[in-house]
Amino acid sequence: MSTVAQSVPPVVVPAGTTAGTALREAGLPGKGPEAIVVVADGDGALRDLSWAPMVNSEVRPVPANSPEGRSVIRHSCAHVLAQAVQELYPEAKLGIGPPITDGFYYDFDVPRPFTPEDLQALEKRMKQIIKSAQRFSRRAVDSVEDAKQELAAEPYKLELVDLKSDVDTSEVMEVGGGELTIYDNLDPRSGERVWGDLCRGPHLPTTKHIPAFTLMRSAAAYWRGNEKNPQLQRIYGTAWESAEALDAYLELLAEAERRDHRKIGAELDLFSFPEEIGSGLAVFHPKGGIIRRELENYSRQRHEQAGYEFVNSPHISKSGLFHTSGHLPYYADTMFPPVQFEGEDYYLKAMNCPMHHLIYRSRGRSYRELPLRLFEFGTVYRYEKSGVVHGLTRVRGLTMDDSHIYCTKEQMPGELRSLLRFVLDLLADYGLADFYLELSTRDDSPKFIGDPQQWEEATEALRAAAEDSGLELVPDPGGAAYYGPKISVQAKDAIGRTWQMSTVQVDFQHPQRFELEYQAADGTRKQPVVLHRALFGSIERFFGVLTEHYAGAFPAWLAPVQVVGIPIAAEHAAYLADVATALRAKGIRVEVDASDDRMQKKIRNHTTQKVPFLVLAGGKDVEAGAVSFRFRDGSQINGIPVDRAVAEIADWVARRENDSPNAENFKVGG
RNA sequence: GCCGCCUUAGCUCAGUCGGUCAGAGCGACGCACUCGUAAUGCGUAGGUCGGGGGUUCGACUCCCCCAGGCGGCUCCA
Repeated sequence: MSTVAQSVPPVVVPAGTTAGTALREAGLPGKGPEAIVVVADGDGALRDLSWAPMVNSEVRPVPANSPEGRSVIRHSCAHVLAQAVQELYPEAKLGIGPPITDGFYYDFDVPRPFTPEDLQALEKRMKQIIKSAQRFSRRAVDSVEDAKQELAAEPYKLELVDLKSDVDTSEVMEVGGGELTIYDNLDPRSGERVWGDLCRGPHLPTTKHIPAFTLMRSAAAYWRGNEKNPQLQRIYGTAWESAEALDAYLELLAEAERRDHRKIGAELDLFSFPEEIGSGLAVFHPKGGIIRRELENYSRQRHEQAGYEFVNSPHISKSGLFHTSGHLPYYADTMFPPVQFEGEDYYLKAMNCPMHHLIYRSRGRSYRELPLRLFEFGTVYRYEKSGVVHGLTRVRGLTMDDSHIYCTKEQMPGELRSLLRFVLDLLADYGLADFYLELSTRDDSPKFIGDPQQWEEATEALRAAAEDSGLELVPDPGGAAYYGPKISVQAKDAIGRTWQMSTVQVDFQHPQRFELEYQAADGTRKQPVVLHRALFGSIERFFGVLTEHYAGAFPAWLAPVQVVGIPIAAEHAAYLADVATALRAKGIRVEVDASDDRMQKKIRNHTTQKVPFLVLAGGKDVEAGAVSFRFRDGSQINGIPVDRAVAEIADWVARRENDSPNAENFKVGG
């Protein structure tokens, strides 16, 4: 990623002068990555450089290499794409074309979907348009009627004009801001109008101000995001303030592809999705099984220390349970269809909470037992639509590290605070330590049930806990579960991508629905609050995220094979076998490679398998009672006495060191 | 679920216009080699070309259906 520009000092645009002129006079750059592409007026609204205020106005110049600047570049680039599409495919009707994170798209109604060859041709045409330096020229349309007349050939734009009053979001760039405007693309020499689009802007001064772009892919997308609407063909692209910034972005994508857990999972023999079992249903191979077991074991240990009690529940139950919980009416379409026997519908469980509530309810509870923390690695099945299943991150069978905490209303704020702390600490132990939080609340959608007062109370308790953590808190209105608000923990991985990890939810609904109670100190019966909490979310997903975070080079404590002994010649294998025995006695997963391969080949094999410690021994080592280390990064430490090597490896693993060991950080020399 | 694309050996991939094109590298196996920090050499075996139907004298190749995958859309308790 390229650097974001320093903020540029404000500039005063004299009345009747264009912003562009004022900037030029102030000596601000008009080209290059720091070129000023638009300005923000006193209200923060972005304006074209051709904007000329009625009165002297102080504006904030927006450079190309700022988030706002990039959005403008991308938005303008989307226009160029649309122009190219309509030139090459005149029958194409325009949808919308906004900038998005890291790029832009434009939707088109075309008789035939775009092919990769089409994209190439479009890119070529776009380059010509950009080179020709067409001017983006803003023009206000006097009335809705005029707009409709002008846009008569564009049915989707007409729809937007009609929707103008109630569509005014950043996603719909076409309309908004109280007036309708059209941006015309003008030929720089003749001034002739070459193309135009309904758009509220702002835009770059000319197409030539698009320094670097590329088209990425095409795909179908529903008009206005509704699956009942027709599908349009969407073309995705990206555009940046410089060729370097574009290259850096493409390199990031390439790195993400190299880290793809689906690819690494096959290469390292961790898991697979046998077609015979069905889509979205994973099997973990022995090596993946080890990683999974280590992940789970450490979590179990920490939960035990934190006062959780372990429970187990079945994978299937009668339908009544999910009616009681309220899940069935809401999520029937993502539950597997029921199996019928003995006159009953049985459903595969899609969530663990109802089972845990029954455990709570199995006998009377006293306030002295609260908070009661039930924990289970509970496997659930969800009928994800065929088009959404994706590696380990979106599956149909998954194991949640699910817990439900039953506490009094008074205990809730404190419990939420310690819960969040616990979650963040534990994630950090797995090597994810860069977080922000998201607070998902209700909006006025009818899907949210329950007393608004209770929602308010729960939301505030969550907010307080979140603020207490000191982390950034991002609001997510309307993102709550139907039964209560939640905090989700977003973790940044090694290459800066964010993943939703843990969630903590407050639930006043289930205690009512399941008639949960406890006997209070004053002898009355009261209703507990339920906190739902998953840390990994799903173990499969967490596994996938960790695989990508570490690019398959798992920390030694998680690595399926922690040490491989490599003899310099076959005669040294027995010596290494003894070293391996000593390591194994310390609980280390170790193998000796006694195959016929050459030593160099063995190093290559086990390095590509991401084994953290390669322990070599040849004549010199045997003589000295020593071994030599080679690490994943190619660094080495030679001649370490065997007992010392064994102790240091065991210690490294026991410490759960998340860094990859190398000659620098593996201090055996002392 | 919707749209587009894809599926050839365990893996990664060639395969022209429907007719000696069932092919390579890696891996596996065998033999030789015994080597000081990322690929030793030689040889052998492996495929109903995802499955099913159709068109054709003839289908890996064209058409239809299904399954699985990829990229999006929608969805994600």
